[in-house]
Amino acid sequence: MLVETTVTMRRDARRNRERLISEAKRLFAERGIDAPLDELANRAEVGAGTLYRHFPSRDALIQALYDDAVAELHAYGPQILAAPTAWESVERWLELLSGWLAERPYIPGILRRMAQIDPDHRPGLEFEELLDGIVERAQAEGSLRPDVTAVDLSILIDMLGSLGQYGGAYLPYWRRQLTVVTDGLRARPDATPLPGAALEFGEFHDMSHRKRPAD
Amino acid sequence: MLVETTVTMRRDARRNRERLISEAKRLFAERGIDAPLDELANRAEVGAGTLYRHFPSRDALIQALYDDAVAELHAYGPQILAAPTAWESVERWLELLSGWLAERPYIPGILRRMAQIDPDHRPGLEFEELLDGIVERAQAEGSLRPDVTAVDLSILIDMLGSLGQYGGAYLPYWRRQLTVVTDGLRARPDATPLPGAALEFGEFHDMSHRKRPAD
DNA sequence: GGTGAAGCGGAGGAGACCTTCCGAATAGTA
DNA sequence: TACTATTCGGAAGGTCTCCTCCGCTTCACC
Repeated sequence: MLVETTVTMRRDARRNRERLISEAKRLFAERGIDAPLDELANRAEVGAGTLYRHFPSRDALIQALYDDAVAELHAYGPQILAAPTAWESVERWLELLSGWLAERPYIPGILRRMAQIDPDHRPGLEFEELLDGIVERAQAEGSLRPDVTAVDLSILIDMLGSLGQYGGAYLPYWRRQLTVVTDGLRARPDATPLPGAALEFGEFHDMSHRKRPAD
Repeated sequence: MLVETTVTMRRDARRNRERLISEAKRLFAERGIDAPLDELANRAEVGAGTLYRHFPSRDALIQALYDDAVAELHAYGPQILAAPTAWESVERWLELLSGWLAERPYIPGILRRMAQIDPDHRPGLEFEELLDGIVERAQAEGSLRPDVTAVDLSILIDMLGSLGQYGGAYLPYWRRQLTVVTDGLRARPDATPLPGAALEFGEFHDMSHRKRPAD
């Protein structure tokens, strides 16, 4: 729906919409997703009215950034699957996604807000099968430690992506932490068994998105 | 100075101050360090005037939370050093600190704000020597991979601590990621060499705290 | 218990931020 | 070029948060 309306838009409207989205990414990355929208209008060199016509509320803007992110992620699927071995698929998955996250520090805020707006929405549901498949194949191959799950890997990616908070200057170094994690994921006879229970995507989703009651 | 004044305070003042600090931790953990201070006053069952007498600005409150955190951290030093081997010191260090961080999701925000207030302040300067020593001993012992530095380990702790964002329900599972990281830190003949240059604490500090110019 | 100093609460002014509205400007079409 | 529908810009009113001020209360000491 968003794309359809975009196509039929007047040229100036489309230009302003794109400018607003790209400035919103920068602004939210710098100051968090609660940054003043007036500031966004200024940076995009657009009046407040224009901003509110394109995005009637902050949440509408956040939804647009979310859709944008999901579209970017979809492009990675083929690239990850095209690796010659399942282990290399795991490596690419970790590297591409955590790098992608680290370059977009506004993403965690977006996801948290989306979860508040609609706690039942299961983001990435379409990826879960793909990821479970990679893990299964890499473990069958004997390259990935057998006690790890796709959920564990997703959380590791999230952790690695959080390094984006240090600002762009750190990005060239984030691969060091990535390498430590990757080495820790290799199947080895002397690996420490992972403690606690393995989680399904659904369990993890409920755990992280349903707010615990104020105690 | 803070401690001295606390001692000579009237009983009601001390009680309110402590209540404000403990509610601030909970509020900031839930809503971020920009949460409305009126809300804090309500939760602490205190008037706005009382809040502002104890902490004349939001930054004064943040400074108090920072001091509180540093005091807590100091208590860990002896515990970490008391381990029978240097490798176990590394394990304890990772486990204690990343667990501590994960239980205190307001800490990253506090540190970021402190860095803005005073970009030249080098937090944890007093710990750097300790940490470098542990790394050196564990590497001499042959247990810790030789290409890792104390800065790399601190960043790994930060990553693991970021899992606190998922809320208290995830905490029992965070040890799975901790285990993967720990396994990745062991010295092994077939470990992937860490890419990029090793950083000193000072370099890392400058990189992460000096805001890059708006581009 | 009395007294003075220290601390408390909450009303309310100041300012930031959100959002709407409408006359002016612009894109697309004939 | 002229016309119309669409979009733009920014002024202005409403709301939320910050923070101060001052009359009242509580504590500590005598």
